[in-house]
Amino acid sequence: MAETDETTIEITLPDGSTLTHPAGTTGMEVAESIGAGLARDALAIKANGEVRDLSRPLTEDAEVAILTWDDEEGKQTFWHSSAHLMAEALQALYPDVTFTIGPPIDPGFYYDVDLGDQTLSADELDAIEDKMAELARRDATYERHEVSKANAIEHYEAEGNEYKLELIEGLEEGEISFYEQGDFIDLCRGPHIPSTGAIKAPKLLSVAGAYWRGDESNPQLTRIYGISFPKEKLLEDFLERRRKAKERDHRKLGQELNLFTFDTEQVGPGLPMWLPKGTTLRQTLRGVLQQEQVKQGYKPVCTPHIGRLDLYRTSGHYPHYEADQFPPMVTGQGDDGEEEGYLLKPMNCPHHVKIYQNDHHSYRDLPVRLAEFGTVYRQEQTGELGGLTRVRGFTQDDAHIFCTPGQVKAEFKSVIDLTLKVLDALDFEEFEAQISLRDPDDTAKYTGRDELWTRAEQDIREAVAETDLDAYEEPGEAAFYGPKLDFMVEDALGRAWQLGTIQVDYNLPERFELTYVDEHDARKRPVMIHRAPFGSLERFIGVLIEHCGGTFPAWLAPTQVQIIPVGDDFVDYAKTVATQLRTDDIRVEIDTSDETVGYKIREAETQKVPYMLVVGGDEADDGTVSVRSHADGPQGTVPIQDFLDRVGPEFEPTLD
RNA sequence: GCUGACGUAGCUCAACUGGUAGAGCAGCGCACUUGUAAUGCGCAGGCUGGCGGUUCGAGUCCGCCCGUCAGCUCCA
Repeated sequence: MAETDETTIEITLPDGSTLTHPAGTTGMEVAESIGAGLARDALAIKANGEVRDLSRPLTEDAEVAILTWDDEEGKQTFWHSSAHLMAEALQALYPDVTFTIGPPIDPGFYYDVDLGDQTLSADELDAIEDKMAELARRDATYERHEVSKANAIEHYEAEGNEYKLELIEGLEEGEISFYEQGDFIDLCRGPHIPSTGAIKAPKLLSVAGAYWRGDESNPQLTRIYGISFPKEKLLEDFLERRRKAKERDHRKLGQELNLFTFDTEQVGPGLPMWLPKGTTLRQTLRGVLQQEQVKQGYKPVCTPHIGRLDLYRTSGHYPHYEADQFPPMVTGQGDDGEEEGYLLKPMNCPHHVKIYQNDHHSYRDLPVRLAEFGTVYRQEQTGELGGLTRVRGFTQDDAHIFCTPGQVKAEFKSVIDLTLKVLDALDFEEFEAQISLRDPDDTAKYTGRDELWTRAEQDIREAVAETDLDAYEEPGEAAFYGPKLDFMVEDALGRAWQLGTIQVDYNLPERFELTYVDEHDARKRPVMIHRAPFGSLERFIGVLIEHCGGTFPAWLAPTQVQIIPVGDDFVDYAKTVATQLRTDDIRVEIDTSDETVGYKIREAETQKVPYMLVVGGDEADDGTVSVRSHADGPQGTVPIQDFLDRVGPEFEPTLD
């Protein structure tokens, strides 16, 4: 309701045009003045950067945008309101439910509720969903009530809702509001859409446990995930996209393309076994990186899979991370009564440190860069395991750089370049880079001198800026031993995984008392940088499979060329062609099966082989091949050498 | 580790309220000798994840364990 006011305000729209309205005009009235269609689609309004309810009056000049489903903030508002609608449905069906928080997410929303001793099974979701649809049809308006802190507390004390009371405790007087629609009222900052009627297509997706405030020591709540749309068609599209994303799941493709397998019963969970094709893929990736690392001055090393417990006592990994390690192989007891034995290595760094210590180092030698594709074992929590993205045995493209504090920035820059080169070569255009810094409120929990941290954090910032990397900072996310930079890529289901990582370490040099001699003949402590552009080869390949949907670049494809003789009589010619291609290091297979050409083509297409060469009588007579590409279909018949000249470069493994 | 769902042939899936496990693909054999995304016929393939219980009878119901999936928590 607009209050009548003498004064007018000026509304500036996104296209720069302006409207004049009486002060106190609501967002909805502004939308209506622009057009009936817009008013119908309007979900919220953004005024001077703040997203608000359409029902709230505008009291001063403002830059305004009417938010609809097409705006991210419009969607978020829609989903937030949907969470409230779901809560209303829950309240109707489960009168004893206690509500905690119910935010929008991207995409969708959830609500965390306390059901006491009751559990909610997945088949109850349909009933809740139906109730939501029924309530939505009533088209109740979302009404905002600003309340005092005392009133808010009174409300939830009467309800006995400790969670909301805890939330209110953290709020200031004057910023507390409730939203009410139909029979449901909730502590909420807002904003919300005008009414429930817009929520035409709600869908509840899953139910899961979640801890109050994300803390394991708190009670576990029931989290219900859902999504909703203003049109049924949009929901169908969403479900279709989800179905398609599942087609790109690396677990499915890994099986179909014969890349890797698990035997969780006999070999163990989280322990992938690489089949010949997957191993070819791994080795090719490994090869291109090794080639590049040689150019950049890395020295290869090779270390055992186990080490004495003493090594890990010195490094601090044992017994500190005991819960995450496979139990040690105990061989006896030392004179001091401590257990003696070996640990399956959870990290490569202690061994690399020992290699650094094999020699005295002058400042002239630094940086020393020791690289190893090292396989490590960690006993990850059972609930964490999944496909190749979280496993218990994996190979890191690890390297440790030992350098002076003054060299950190330059080293960081070159590792960023290398990582970007890797991501670029594999066509990862969308990734996030996160700089993890100290928690400024709790610097005591970190090891390493304060000025070193300050300098390293600045070095990372500058290295990032100078490499034109778009990174964001996360204070408090640093490891206790140093700040780091992580590269994150999403999988087919939109989950972000850390791939590449660059970490500064002040801890290990200290613990192992590493030294180098500086230009004044003084012993100094080097800084260590852990870095892995792929991160773990397993996870990287898992994400890569989903990224390319199993269609790898030709240089990486396990089988690069499939030769398809049209009949048994042409197998000899097929072998001649294969031999010629193999001299050029091309990975060739011949399909000698007793099948039709159509079948063999289908087989090769399904396996996503980049090139198929069909050979029969005509080709054998002329020394040619009939080329079919996975990407573009039949390409015509050409002499073998022409094929090599034309596509040979595609098979060249390189990061450039 | 926690919450929920799930586990049937190498793979993808069937089997009404408990009545004794079935199909397609893959495999093998035979025929066909093939020209750009599935040739035909036949054969074989199973301790229904494991252990225990209820029952005349369990793939189906109950309990425990193992594992998979989604999420939470954790992640040197």
